[in-house]
Amino acid sequence: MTAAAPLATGRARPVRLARPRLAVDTVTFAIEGGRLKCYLVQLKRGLVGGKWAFPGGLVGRGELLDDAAHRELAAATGLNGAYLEQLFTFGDPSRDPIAHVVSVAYMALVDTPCRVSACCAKYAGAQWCEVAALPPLAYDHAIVAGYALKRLRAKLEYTNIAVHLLPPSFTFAELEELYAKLLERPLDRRNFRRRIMAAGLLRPLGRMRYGAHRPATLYAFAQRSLQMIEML
Amino acid sequence: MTAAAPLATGRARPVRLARPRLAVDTVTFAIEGGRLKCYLVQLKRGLVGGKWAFPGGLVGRGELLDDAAHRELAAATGLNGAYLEQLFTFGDPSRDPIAHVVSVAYMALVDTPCRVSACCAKYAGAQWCEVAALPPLAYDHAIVAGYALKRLRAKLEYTNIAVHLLPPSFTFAELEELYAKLLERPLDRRNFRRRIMAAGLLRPLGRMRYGAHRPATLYAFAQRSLQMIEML
DNA sequence: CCAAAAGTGTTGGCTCTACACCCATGA
DNA sequence: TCATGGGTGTAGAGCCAACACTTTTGG
Repeated sequence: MTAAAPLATGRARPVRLARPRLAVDTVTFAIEGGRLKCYLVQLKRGLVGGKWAFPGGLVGRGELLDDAAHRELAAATGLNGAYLEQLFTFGDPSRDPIAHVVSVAYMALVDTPCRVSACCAKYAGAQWCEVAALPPLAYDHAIVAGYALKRLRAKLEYTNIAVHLLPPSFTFAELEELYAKLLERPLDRRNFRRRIMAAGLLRPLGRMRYGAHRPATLYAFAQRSLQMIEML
Repeated sequence: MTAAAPLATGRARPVRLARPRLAVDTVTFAIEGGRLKCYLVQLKRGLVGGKWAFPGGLVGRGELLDDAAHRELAAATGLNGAYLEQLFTFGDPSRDPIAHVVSVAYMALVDTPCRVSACCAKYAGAQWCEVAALPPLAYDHAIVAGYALKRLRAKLEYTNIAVHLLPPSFTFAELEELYAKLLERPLDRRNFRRRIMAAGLLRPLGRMRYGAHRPATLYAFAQRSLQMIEML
């Protein structure tokens, strides 16, 4: 979402010729059913009504950009305190068909896609959509999506960013599947485990996960804060 | 520079409570005398008058962000068509003591620091300043400078970005000195040459540079467009 | 002929990749 | 006991870092 809700200002000047407005838009990723999904909302009003887009909105007076992104994300999903990272600022005056709205794009990562509440009144609908099969998106959001995905992939390879996509405890196989899915290539199980462990990324919990077969030891990330590493 | 030139609008509303304004600021790097320098301007008006900062200004109505950055850079330096890259957007409402101005920071690279014309009437002065010894800067520009430097260093290691900091032809020693200075570590001459050549970064011109000692073969970059590589 | 910068190869250590079998459990 | 996913070690290849001497020119 990008355009202001009330597009007309008090003045008579056409919106197209007004000063650029400033918005944030947030691409939220989560793993669900072993697939990477992102959160889309359906727009209500204006030329873009009915189209799907990433949630977003204008930056408030005196508001921090990060705060605006958190606020819009919470409004659209009910999630508070998600991991957020600024991506890039998209400023083409024609990206929004109605007004000149410059958008600071953010990426959010979430480990519990199920927990999002139904969308707020601001939007006509909301859904988690597989990244590999996005519908046509409003504005320049297809480009934003590509940018976000690229950033996420890159950071997988040199940070512990996966901490934000996984629950507090997980098995090695789950971590490996996440990497393989996102990087779109198979990983050698033994080599992968060696590298991850050598990087000091994980801490084994004492516990096991029991399931249909041999139990798997559970791990947690050593730190939740951003950690730079060499691997893959 | 960030604040609008005329800070008071026609309306009575205090500027602090107005919608955020949008600006661009540009950190311009160049090598001069074997040292990395960046271009600073001295501000004229307002609370920040007399302080040094990176050139910048408000984004115009209907203007692309990249165009705004090019325009402000040209206004401050006379340079057209420099390499420009968006860095990050700084939006803390308190970054500008007067108004809420969100700034999209850019990095510019220039190979001919000498050719910049004297500063325009907008600024009280201008200078190339060694990056290692910047004066106190206005706004949050010290943070912006750090960000730009970090990006430049990182890109040296996996792209041909140095093409924009060197003249069309140069010797191997000059390239190596650039890398060593920016990365702040000594490089092994033989290993460095091997890697650069293996990456296909350079093309030997037929010519030589003659000087006080043994002549050096001149090189140019194989491409001027961005090239991703593995090295260092 | 001397000073100064340009240019050039090799080796040992280390890292990375490729690869296959046994284990533990629930059903 | 069987099906299924969990867990483990090694050897060969390729890569990278460390290292010093010869060449060419101008003065």
